[in-house]
Amino acid sequence: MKEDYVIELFRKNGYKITPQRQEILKAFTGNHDNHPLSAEEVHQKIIESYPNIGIDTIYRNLIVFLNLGIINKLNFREGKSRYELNSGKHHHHLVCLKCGITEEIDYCPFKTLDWEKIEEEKKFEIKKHSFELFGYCELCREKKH
Amino acid sequence: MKEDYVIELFRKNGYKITPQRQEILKAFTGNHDNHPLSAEEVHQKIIESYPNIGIDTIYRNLIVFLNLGIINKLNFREGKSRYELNSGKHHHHLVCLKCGITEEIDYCPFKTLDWEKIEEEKKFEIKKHSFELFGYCELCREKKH
DNA sequence: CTACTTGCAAATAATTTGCATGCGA
DNA sequence: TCGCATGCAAATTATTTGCAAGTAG
Repeated sequence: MKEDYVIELFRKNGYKITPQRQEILKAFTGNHDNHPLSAEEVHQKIIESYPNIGIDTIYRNLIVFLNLGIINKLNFREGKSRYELNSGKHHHHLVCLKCGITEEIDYCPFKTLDWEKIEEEKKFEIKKHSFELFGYCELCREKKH
Repeated sequence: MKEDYVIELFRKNGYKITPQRQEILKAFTGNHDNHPLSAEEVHQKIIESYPNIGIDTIYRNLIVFLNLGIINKLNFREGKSRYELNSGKHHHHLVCLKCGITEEIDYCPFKTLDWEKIEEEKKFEIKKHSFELFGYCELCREKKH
């Protein structure tokens, strides 16, 4: 998801290219390991270079970014949401129960075959799924007890 | 998970058997389809027969119940958590994106084989996982658009 | 010019905490 | 009796909304 492409997306959908939106985009594209960010973290990142942006602008634009498919919304049951750039390739996460660090895994356990079977049996139209693995990362494992 | 067994669990772990705890337990065991309940819903259920219980008592005891493994905590990204009686048999949920209704499915896509591979590759000790399918239930499907 | 955006402040909603009182073992 | 539990009230945290002023196109 390149920046130019996103700018184009904004244009096509009638959204204005405001400096705030560009900053938010940069917060994600500049986040090289694509570690999922909370709204608060996005805000903190931007404040360094653009001090006047409000947290509410972050929230409002995260919704816009979501609707355009620029980012994904994730929930690691911390009482808040996290967001990551939509890389296009489907993946899930490992989440450390102690330090909260997350790591992408390419592995996805859900197959179209299962999908169809469940849809038919349960009369339920499946649109998306989420799969998270919780445990202890290498570092926390040692000090777990 | 029978009530007597839970009472015994409380005893063994040094928790007192208060009427509030018994009410909370009943809220779950009496919830026959095991539809996951929010803290607020548990509170509402109990208030009918035990009007003086505080929502904070619910919250504090949900944590106790969780620690004892009596209930599971679920998150369907509604901005709040839900809880269900721990039936002992592992399962996941279908969640309707429109009306929010949930349905249990026995299906679990995650196999020990995958587990071990990921643990080794990522040096991550997996303790639990969650898997949710989001989509539209039969009723909402028709009026979706 | 003007509809879309923003910042501010205040509102909401879920959950947590401090504290004095209460009650189960 | 004694320490865990509870109810109340207030605090916290995440998120949302109303509104007047600002700005991109």
